[in-house]
Amino acid sequence: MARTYTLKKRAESQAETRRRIVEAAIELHCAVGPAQTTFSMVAERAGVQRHTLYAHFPDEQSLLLECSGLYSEREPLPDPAPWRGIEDWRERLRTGLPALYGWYERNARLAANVLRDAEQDPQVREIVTLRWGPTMAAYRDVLGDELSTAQRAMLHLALSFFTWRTLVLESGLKPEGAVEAMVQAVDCARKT
Amino acid sequence: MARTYTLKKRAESQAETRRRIVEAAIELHCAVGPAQTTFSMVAERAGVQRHTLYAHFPDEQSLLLECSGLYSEREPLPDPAPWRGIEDWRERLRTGLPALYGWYERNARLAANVLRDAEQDPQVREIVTLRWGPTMAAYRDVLGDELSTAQRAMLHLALSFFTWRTLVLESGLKPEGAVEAMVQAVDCARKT
DNA sequence: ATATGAATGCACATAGATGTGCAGTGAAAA
DNA sequence: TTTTCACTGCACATCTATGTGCATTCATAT
Repeated sequence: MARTYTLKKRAESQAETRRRIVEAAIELHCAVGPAQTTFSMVAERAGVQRHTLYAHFPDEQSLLLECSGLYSEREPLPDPAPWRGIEDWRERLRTGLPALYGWYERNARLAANVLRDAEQDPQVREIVTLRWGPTMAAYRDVLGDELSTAQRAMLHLALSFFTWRTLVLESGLKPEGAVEAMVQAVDCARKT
Repeated sequence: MARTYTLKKRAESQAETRRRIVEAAIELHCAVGPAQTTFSMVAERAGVQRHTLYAHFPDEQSLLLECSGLYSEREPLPDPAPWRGIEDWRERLRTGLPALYGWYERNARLAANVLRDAEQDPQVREIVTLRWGPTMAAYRDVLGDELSTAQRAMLHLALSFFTWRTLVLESGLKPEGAVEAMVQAVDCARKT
């Protein structure tokens, strides 16, 4: 009676189902944001029974975690490590900011939804802290180590998604214009 | 049979009930934001039957409208009119920005909730457009008329709630520090 | 004294989401 | 060939919010 049974081909199709679920969830996160995304919606969009969803992801957090994992693998935040080699901090900023603003532009919808929902949903906030926190801290570290306190505050502002959105989407600056504006702003920031 | 009946004292108590409802709604908007605020919650907090609520406000929009009306009467955005008399635009900015940032500080919770919800709820967005739009436009007008395009973009950024929040709550600048930083940023902004 | 109507208290039907139960189905593993 | 199990399809109970119905209460207007 007790017979061994190890998944081989079936493991693949199982992984495929799991991937379809995660993809569907990511699409919904882009469309309406994680907070508005229900298990029912994900199941329907993935073409899967709700049962199947619960089987793969016992709770929302595990699904969120896997979505954010796949997404940051596919569309990673710019790596600040190579910027360390740049001597002049202005030059460093003129390299780093366009990279970050480019990411914001490519991922504007998702970023807006996720940051919005993080404000009231602890689960989403946890994901943001986990996935974006360290990289953002690294940006501040690499780009701000020679700066004064006032300049660091301005750098923090320059790195914010909302700043990019305000300058580019609302004021209509080109990405390069936004970068140059914020480099100047950091440069000009003096002691209070 | 057909007898006239005009409300006198009863009109007052009716207005009082209506006011209690609006106050309850405003409290909830501060606590969790308009999007999360349900009619059921408002009725419970106001100590009123849901029926009564529907009697006063047939739909969410009418309640939102009255809440925002009362609130902006009680805690109005700073009036930009007197700033027009100030010759030097730097001086003007050093007068206007602290006033706006003070308002942001006093109303941080509500502003955060409302701006967040406006991003996905058209009803809330409409209220924001109605109540804040004109005043924000006036700010840009009064404070930005002598500025270059790049400087106007930086001014727009300076006027944003998110900018205040980033500089003061996240970077820990004092309000005056945030003002000075953004005045300098506008001052330094050059042509792109 | 009597009629009015703002507000109550309880009820109902609807709708969407949730979590779980259970008997299939069918392809893959033994 | 037979067993295993991922997934299906339908079901159920629960919960919360919504919008509405209706009889009742009671201070107020007539």
